[in-house]
Amino acid sequence: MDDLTQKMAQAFDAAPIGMAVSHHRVLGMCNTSFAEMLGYDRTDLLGQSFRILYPSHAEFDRVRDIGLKAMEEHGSYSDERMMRRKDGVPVWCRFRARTLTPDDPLAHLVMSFAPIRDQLDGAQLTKREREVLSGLSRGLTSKEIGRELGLSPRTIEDVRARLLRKFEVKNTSELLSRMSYAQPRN
Amino acid sequence: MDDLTQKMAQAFDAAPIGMAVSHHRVLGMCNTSFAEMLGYDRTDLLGQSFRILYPSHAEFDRVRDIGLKAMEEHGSYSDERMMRRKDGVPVWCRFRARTLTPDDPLAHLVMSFAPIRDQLDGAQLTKREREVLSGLSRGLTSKEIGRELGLSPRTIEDVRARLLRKFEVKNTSELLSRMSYAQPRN
DNA sequence: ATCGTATACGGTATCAATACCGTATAACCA
DNA sequence: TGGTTATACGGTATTGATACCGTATACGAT
Repeated sequence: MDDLTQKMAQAFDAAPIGMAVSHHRVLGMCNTSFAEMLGYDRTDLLGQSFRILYPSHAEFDRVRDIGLKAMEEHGSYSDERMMRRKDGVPVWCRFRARTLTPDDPLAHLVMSFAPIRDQLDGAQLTKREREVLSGLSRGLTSKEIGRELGLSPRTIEDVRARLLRKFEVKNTSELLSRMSYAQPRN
Repeated sequence: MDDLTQKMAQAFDAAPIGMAVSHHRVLGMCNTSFAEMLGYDRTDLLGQSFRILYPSHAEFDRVRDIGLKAMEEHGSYSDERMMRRKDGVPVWCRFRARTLTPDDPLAHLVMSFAPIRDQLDGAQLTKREREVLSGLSRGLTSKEIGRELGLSPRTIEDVRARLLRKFEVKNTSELLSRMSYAQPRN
């Protein structure tokens, strides 16, 4: 057994970020982080269609084509997307892909998945929390966010305190550095 | 040669994100993305100290300890940090690390590096600005950053004010949200 | 040589953030 | 039906952030 190959395989498996390889949207290989992120045992995932990892069939269809052109041109593609954990909880991820077969990008894909929001014990963000986070990322104060949402500044402070507790951070700066953010959906 | 091992090694090398393995801060293995991100050939990097990948010796020393406690407790650590390309250009990265040796975290580390933005809107950061930004992303106050760097809190406030001016943001929260890779620009 | 900038530090003034105290309603879940 | 959580709002108290005022040194560019 080649020593370098073994080192690389070990690094793949122990990587601090979720990684997977697919062939025509079927999972050929993944690492421990990937399986853990989605709440599966790796053995349950190998050979499965990626369909089960997306929130819906529509979403699964939608994401198929969106990176194809970029991968044909540059060999790689990146976006943010919602994945679905085994227990149904959605996970918002930074998704990166590189194809080893640019003529038919989906034939052999290597992907990485970095959860953007920590999935702290199923702590998802509520609509309010997302709205407040949106204001914070735009540099608004509690008073300004309150005006924007038609609420008392005190309520905004409650939501902020809840966010700091949920993510176990000391202040808003650390919160925003730990968390990227997408526009609120409701 | 084990087929699974070979698959994982290939996935490691072709990964769309920079990955590296270190032993006591010496690079033992890295993938193609990592070498490309930093402007090196992989053969030039293997066996080298990570020192050359940081902007300065002080920065190299500084980042050594900041994740140790987290890795002893949880086995992993993540932050945002500045790396230095071969040509000297700084690269702001999302850094993630997992240790395989929690008792001595630096003994065997697997890391991933995702460039957040290659050029920060043309504004390059000074050494001080990077140091202060590092503290802010860890939720430290000006007083705490001053203690860490052996400076007056007033000086830290000057640096902060300069950062806010440079990036045309209203406050630290907006600053850190702009530094995040997923932040939509307008 | 002067200009601009980064660094470093002092002061004051004001507003924001955070942490507490409290109450109250509504939703959901076991 | 009680327990938990999210929501919403009021108060106070303390700390932090930000914006000004000032001085000073260092360094590189024009």
